[in-house]
Parts: sequence; C-alpha cells; structure tokens
Amino acid sequence: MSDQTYADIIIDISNENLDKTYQYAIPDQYLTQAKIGAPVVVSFGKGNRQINGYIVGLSKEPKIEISKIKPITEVVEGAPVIESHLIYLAYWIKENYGGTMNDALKTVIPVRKAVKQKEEKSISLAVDLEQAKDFYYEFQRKNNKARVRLLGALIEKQTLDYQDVIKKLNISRSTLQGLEKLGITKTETKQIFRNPIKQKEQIYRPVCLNDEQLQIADHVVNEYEAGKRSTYLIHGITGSGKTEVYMEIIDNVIAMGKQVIVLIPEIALTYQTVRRFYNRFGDRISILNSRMSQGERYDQSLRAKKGDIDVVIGPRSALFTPFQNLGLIIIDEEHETSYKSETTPKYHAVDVAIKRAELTNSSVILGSATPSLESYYRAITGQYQLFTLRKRAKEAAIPKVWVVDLREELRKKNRSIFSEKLKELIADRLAKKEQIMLFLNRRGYAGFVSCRSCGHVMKCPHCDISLTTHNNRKVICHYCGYGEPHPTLCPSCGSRYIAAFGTGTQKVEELVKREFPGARVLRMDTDTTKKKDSYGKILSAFASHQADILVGTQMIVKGHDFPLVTLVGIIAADLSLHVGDFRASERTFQLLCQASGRAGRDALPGEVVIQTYHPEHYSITTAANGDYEEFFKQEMLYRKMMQYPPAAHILLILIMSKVEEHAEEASIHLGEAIKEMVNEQQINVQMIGPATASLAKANDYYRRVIYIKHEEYNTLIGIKNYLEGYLSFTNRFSDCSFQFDFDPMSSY
DNA sequence: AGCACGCCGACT
DNA sequence: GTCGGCGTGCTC
Repeated sequence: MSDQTYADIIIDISNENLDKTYQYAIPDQYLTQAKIGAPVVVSFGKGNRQINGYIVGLSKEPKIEISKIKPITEVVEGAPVIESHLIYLAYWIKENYGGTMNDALKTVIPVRKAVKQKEEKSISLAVDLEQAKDFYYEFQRKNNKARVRLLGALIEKQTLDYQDVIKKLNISRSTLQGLEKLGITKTETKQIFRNPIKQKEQIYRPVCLNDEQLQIADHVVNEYEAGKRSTYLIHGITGSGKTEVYMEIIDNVIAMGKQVIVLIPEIALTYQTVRRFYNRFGDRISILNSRMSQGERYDQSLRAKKGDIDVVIGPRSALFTPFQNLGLIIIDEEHETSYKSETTPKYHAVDVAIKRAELTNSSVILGSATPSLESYYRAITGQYQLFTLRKRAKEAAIPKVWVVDLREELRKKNRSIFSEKLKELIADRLAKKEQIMLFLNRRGYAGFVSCRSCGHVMKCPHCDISLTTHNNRKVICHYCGYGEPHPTLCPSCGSRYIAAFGTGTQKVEELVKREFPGARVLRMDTDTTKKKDSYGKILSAFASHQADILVGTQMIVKGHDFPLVTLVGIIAADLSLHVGDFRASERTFQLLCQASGRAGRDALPGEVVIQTYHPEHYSITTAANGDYEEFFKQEMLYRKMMQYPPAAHILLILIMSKVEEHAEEASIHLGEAIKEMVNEQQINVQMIGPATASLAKANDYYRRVIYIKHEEYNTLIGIKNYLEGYLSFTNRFSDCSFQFDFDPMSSY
C-alpha cells in the first residue's frame, strides 16, 4: 500500500473549464509546496504539452486508473498570483460554509460565459481579395468543400464571427486550423471593454470633513502608512457622513498604489451613490451590479486584473474582484442581510472580506448606523477597532418619535389600523403639502399569533421564538417542532381577540385611500416592483411629488433621500418583532432606526409614529431614543441566555426531498448520526430538531431542518465535515439534498 | 487548445 | 492502396 498523495488540478482558469479537475500525482520533492491554490505546471494530453494549472484539492485516493495518472511537472514558487489567492479563498469558503469545491470556485472566479463570446473572436482573410479568389477556385477544383464554404463567405464579407463560422457554416476547428497554417485566414481576439458608468464630466467638489470624521480618517490612514492592517467598525448614525470618511481613506490608499473594493447592499446601488464616487475617482472606478450580464462582469474583472481600475463598487460578489494589489475592503451597511449568500456556499461577506484581507495584507472597514450584533460584539471584545460618529453632517435635526400603544387604541374603540396620533399627523402633512411614508415591516412566511387586547404573543417554551399558525388549528415552533392547539382565548388575559397577525400593504393602501380620499397614494412592495425599472419609477415619481403618501415594505426605507418627507408612520412594529427568528428584535431595531432616519432629512423637521402592541419592548424604546448601546446591551442578554449568535454559533442543516417520508427519514437518520458522533468525541453540543421547516415545502421539495448550537464555531465545522464525509460515502439518501448554513440570517 | 483517430472521396 | 480534408472526442 503506497502513501501517494494526489492533487486535483484545474487547467487554465479563465476558460469555462472550471467543472473539470484532473488528478495528478505529487512527486515527493514537492510534497511541502503542493498546497491548495498553488500554481503548477503539468503534462497534458497526448503530446505531454506543459501547461499551467492550479491545485484545488488534495486526496489519497486515485479516482481513475493509477496507470493513467501523471506526475506534476513543477510546483511554481514565488510570485504571488491572484488566482492562487482566490482559489485558496474558495477552499476556505468551502471549509467554513459547506458545499463542494466547485460551488466555491464558481462564486470566487468569474467565468466567461459562452453567451457573450460572440464579439470576442473573429475570422478574417490574411491575403488580399484576388489571392483569396485564386485559392477559392483551387479548393473548388480539389473538392475541398469546407474550405470553399468558408472562403466563399469570407470573400463576400471580410470578417466573420467565430461562433457563426462554427455553427452556421458548419466548419470544424481542424478546417480553420488548416487554413490558418496555410496563411490564408487569421483569427483575431479583440476585447471590447465597456465602462458601465456614463461618461460625464467630473464635478470638482472640495471635501471638508468635520473633526469627528477627520479623526477617524487620520487614524486609519496613519496606521495604514505605518504598515498596520486591521479591521475597523465605524458606527455612525444616519446622515453622519460615513461615505466621506471612506472616500478620504480610499484616496490615501490608492495614492500608495493599492486597490480598493467597496461593498454596498444591492438596493443602495443607486445612481446617486455611484455618482458621488465617480465625481471623486473618475474613470479609475468600476461599478458592478446585478443587471449586468455575465460577460460585462467578466470584462470588469479583466480590467481590474490588468490594473485599469483602482476602485470597484458593487454588491457581495464584488468581493472577489481579482485585484493584483488589493489594499482595502470597505463594507457599507455591514448589518444588511444581503451580505449573506442565500445559495451554497452560504458565506458571509464580512468574514470572507476579513479572510481575503489577511491573505493580501489589506485592511477592512465596516460601517453601519446599526451594526450587527456580531460586529459590535467583536468590536467591544477588541477584535475590531471601534469608532463612533455622533454628529449629523448636515444641520438636519434628529426627528421626534412618538410611540403609540395600540392596546390603548382598541380600548378607545379605535379598531382602524391608524392610531389617532397618526391620523392627526397625516392630515396635518397633507394640509401643508409635505410628504408621508407609511411603512409595513411584513416579512416571513407565516403569521404569529397575538392578542390585540393585551399584546400577548404565543411563544415556544423551549426556544423563546414566536409560534406560527398552521391552518388556524395549531400553533407550532419551526425551530424544534413543538406544537399546541390554536388558542381561542388569550392565555394571559382571557380576551377573545387572539388571532394570527397580518396585514398587507395592499390593505393599507386601500384604507389610506378610504380615510384620506384626497391624497395621492403610491404603493411599493414585491407585487408592484416585479416589472423591470418599476422600482426606480415609483421612487422617482414620489421624489418629484407626484404623490403625497408612499406605502411600502422594507424596500422604501433604504437609501433614497426625500427632502419633503416629514412624517414616517410605522403601521405595526410588532410584525417584524415576532417573526419566528432569533434575529427578530435586531431586525426590528434596524428597521425602525432606518425608517426614522427617512423623516426630516433636510431643512424641514421630521416626526415618526411607531404603532405597537409592545411599547415597552426594548427594540422599540431604544429605537425611539436612537440608543444603540442600550439596545445592544439588552439584546446580548437574550442572545447569551438562549445561546444564539454571537454568544454561541448555530449550524443549520436543511434536508430536502420530493418525497416527504424520505426527507423525514434522512433527517432522523442524520440526527442520530450527529448524536453518535458527538457522544464518541465527547462534545457537548445542543441539537434542536429534526423538525419540519417553517417553509415546509418549496418548489415541490419537502424541507426538514436540524439546528446545532455550540460556543465554538470550529466544533460546528467539524460536525459539518463529518456529515459531508458521511454523505459522500452512503448512497442511501440519493434523492435528498443537503445544505448547511452557519449562523443563519434567513428563516427556513 | 492540441492531438489522434476514423471516415471518406480523390488521385496515383 | 495511400494521401489529405474533415469531423469528433479526449486530455488525469
């Protein structure tokens, strides 16, 4: 039995050959250097031509006949190549978040798609037209049909598209090769890069930072110049000018010949934001967004690789821009859930950014008005440097916040969804011709059950998570599967006003129109923004005062400044407070802060009305006071008590199958396997489930979940690795699929 | 992307 | 028979 190690190698990355790896033997002399990500030279094909590749995996078992496996020619040392960094990063992502190496590589390395290849390669004549005609007749005489076809077409039209030649003219590559060798044709690859930003003259605008902003920028720049790399968290209230601080630091970092990645949530990627950066950095900046085709994205990554740009701005995926000389990664609004990938590997951009920074000797800046519990926790435990911006940059005043107790309204026989206070203020703004935003933070799949009289919410006795209604007959917990019959009377006060909670934006729109017949109302939610561009259209219609009231879900509270908005109404703060999710309080706090930040952005002072059945809940009181530190303190107590992140870590395992019994069987089996494994290794983990997911069935797949909690992230990675290994061995669950999610951000 | 293999018609 | 054009499939 030999002890040979084999390496999985991908060849020539920028082609679409990503899904093929080839196994090579590692000669003893290279054993120490043959790490994942390392560039290698290998013999390939019949002629043993020497080509470049990268190691993407290591194993002891040969996957094909040993006689076919060739040894690696050389492991290339020295010269740090971005590809090898990114491949190593892919490996790290796979290890930390689960999934296959292929999944990870695909998220990390931009692949040229066949779709956009059309314009890249073309065929043209290498001789003049007369000579071409001579050849044409000669080939006709010799009955070289394919050559005649191609030459005929080329005489008519001097340059042809490569793909068209292959497909429409039915010419094979060997024919083309033959003609090229004879010097009759030539193939050209031209690369047309399109800068997605419209060419507009840069407007010179001097920046003047206030002392708070300057202090942060100076500190970071000084450390950077001294060679110190670090992760910084900037906690700055809405309107405190975080972007100016970023730009000042970026300026200094690129002056040192380094490149910068700026991540912003997709939804904030508006023309306004982009132009601010463009005005300052001009052509040396590139924007990525989800509307760009894969070809366009690929173009931008090539530009980055060639050193044509210094700054890239984009959503999560921009994190993998192949800069040769990366120096800084900025993540704005770092608490946003869109930084967590929803597809395998379910990585979090913040953690991957920190890892990439470590590999490339870069710094990371996180910024938020309402930092995630995870980030703030790390900041106060010294893993990040924390900065706070307390002043608003413009002279805008902080809005006045009213918290309205909806239980009181019911007592006052007001059964409408608008409290007296909100009605009064809406009428006032309509009279003054100012604008109003009504915000309904509805999310999640199933409604929680609450009492309209006392505000009592049905909760799971084991998880402290809101129970959700199931056909109005049962209430269940979708973390652990606990269930009880749907109550008819409130267990707390005996009232019969206990029911599933839920109001749609459509209903709110209707009721607004009924209550205020003269008002012009716009609605924005997933229904009205399905069509392309409708999102922008609604917002610009509202911005130009074509409507008085904008009703919408969370999407209306992000980004955009509307100077005429002086009133923000939150219809029912409880809607996000009681979704069955341990992050519910955090989300509520964030949404309330963001929504409040929309009011009175300019000269006119703003007011905010928060309607709730829980005016005493800390998410609501702290948001009303704008007191993040107090919120953090309260929420951490809960997370510590319940062992939720960041106090501990959670691994979610999602089991899916088209056959309900198979999903159930597999989940029970996996549960047993986990129990056995942790007993054997004497690890003290807490396992919740297996249970039916809250979204019990999606796209014909039945879904089951298992949650595992432990203080150490690495313990959970160990369990994930164990299960991945186990699942790759057994074919018992071949019709089931499995997904892992660490410290999940979305509900399942 | 290169190489080899196999098929087929044309020429010696 | 053999040569060269042509299409196709494989490369650890």
